[in-house]
Amino acid sequence: MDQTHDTDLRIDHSPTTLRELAVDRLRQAIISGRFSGGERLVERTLCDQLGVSRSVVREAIRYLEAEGLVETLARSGPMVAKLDWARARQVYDIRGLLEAEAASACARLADDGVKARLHAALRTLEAAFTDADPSRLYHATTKFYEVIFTSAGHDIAWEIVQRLNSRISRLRALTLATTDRRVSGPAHMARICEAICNNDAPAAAKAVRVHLADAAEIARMLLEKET
Amino acid sequence: MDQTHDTDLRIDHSPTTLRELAVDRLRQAIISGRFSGGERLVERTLCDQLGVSRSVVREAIRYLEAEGLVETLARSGPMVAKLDWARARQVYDIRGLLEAEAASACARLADDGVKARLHAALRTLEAAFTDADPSRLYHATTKFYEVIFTSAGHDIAWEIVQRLNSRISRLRALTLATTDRRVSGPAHMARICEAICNNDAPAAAKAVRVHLADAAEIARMLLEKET
DNA sequence: AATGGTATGTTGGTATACCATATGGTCACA
DNA sequence: TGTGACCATATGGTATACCAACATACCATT
Repeated sequence: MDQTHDTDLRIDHSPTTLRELAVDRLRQAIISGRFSGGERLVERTLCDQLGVSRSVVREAIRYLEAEGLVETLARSGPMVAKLDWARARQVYDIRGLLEAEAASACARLADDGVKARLHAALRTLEAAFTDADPSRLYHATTKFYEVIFTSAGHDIAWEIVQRLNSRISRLRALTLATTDRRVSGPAHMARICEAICNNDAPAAAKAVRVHLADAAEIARMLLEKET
Repeated sequence: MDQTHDTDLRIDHSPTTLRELAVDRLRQAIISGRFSGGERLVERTLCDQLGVSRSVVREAIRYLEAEGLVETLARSGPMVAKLDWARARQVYDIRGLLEAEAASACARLADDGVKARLHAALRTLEAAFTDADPSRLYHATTKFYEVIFTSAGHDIAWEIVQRLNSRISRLRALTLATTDRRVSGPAHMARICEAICNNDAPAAAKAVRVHLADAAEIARMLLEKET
C-alpha cells in the first residue's frame, strides 16, 4: 500500500504489442479447443486468420512453444501439443503439490482483506455455477486460485500453475462442466475457502488435495473414454 | 536396447535450426554470467555477436522470455531477468516440493538399473568435486537429478525444475562453489542416493529437503551480502 | 505394380524497409 | 542562466519479399 503511492500518478503506458495480442489469441484459441490437440499450425494461415505478419506469428509461436502449448516438429512445423493421461496425471500431481502449499501458506497469512477477496471470488464462482455459464465458471475458478497464490506471495508458483492449467485447459473445461455428477466444484471451493478463513493451514491443504484428486479422477475417466 | 537395432543405421537427422543454437548460446551466456542480471539485450548487437539475423535473435528472445530468463520492458526492449531473494526463495521452495516428491517416487520405483545409473552419476559428481571443476560439478549435479526425475516418470516436473534452475543458475553455480565451508554438496547427494538405493522413500524426501534448505541458506547469504 | 522423377506446399532463414517512440543534444529565446 | 522547441540517433515493432531445404503427393516410365 505504500509503493502504490509512488506509482499512482504514473501514466498507464500499456503499449500492448501485436505480439502479445497474438499470443493471447492463440493461447485462447488452443485453450478453448478451437484448435484441437495434434492439429498443425500453419504459419501463413495463422497470418491470415489473425491479420498480422509472419514475424508476429512466429514469435508468438516461439512463446507458446516454450510454454508447452505448442510443439514444433523437426521439418513439419508447429502443432498443438497433445495430451495423454500419463502427462495429464503429472500435471494434476504437480498442481496438487503447489496448490496445497499455497493454500497452506495463504491460510497462515490470511487477514481480513484476503478473506473478503476470497469470499467475493467464491460468490462469483457459485453464481457462475448456478447460471451454468462455463466460461464464467472457468474464469471465476482461476480468480479464486489467483487470490490464494498471490496473497500467499507465491508468484512464481502461480506462473507455473497457470502454465500447467493452459496445458490441460481442455480437460479443465470438461471437468468443470462435468461436475453435475457430484456437487463437487463449488462445494470443494467453499471448503477450501472456509479452511483458509479459519486460518487452518492443514485443513486448507487437505481440502485442496481432495478437490484435485477428484478433478484428476474425472479427467482420467474423460481421457480414457475418448481414446 | 531392442529398438536401437531399428534406429541403428538411421541418419542422425539433426536439423538443429539456427534458432535452437541461438537459444542455447544465449541461455548459456546468461547462465554463465556473461550477461549479468538487468543488462539490456540489444537486438542488433546480438545479431552481430551471434552472426545471425534479427528474426532469429528475436525468436530466441521470445523463447527465453517465456522461460523467465529474459524480460521485455515496455519500450526499452529485452533485458536479462533480475533475481532478488524474494523470488529466489520461491524457486528453492518449489524445487523442494518437486524434488522431494520425485526422490520419493524414485525410491519407491528404483530397480537395479536406476541404482546403477544413480551411483554412476554420484561418482562423476564426486570426482568433479575433488577436482574442483565447477562446470563439471554443475553438469554432474544436473545429471544426478535427471536420473531421479526421469526414472520416477516425472517428465513435466523435470522440465519445470530445469527452467527454475536456469533462472537461479548464477546462484546455483555460486552455491556449488561455496560448499568448501561444509562438505555438504556431495555428502548430501550421497545420502539421497543411499536412501533411494534402500528404497526408503521418506528418507529420500527428507534428504532432498535437507540439501535444498542448505543450498537456499547459502544462496540467501550470497544474495543479501552482494546487495 | 514398382520405381523414379516432378510439382507443390510448408517451413526455416535472411534481408530490408518503414514507422513509432525514447533519448539526448543543440540552439534560440526569455 | 534557465527554459522550451527542435532535431538526430538508436532502438524496437512490424511488414514483406526472397531463397533453400525438405516432405509429401502425384505422375510417368518401365
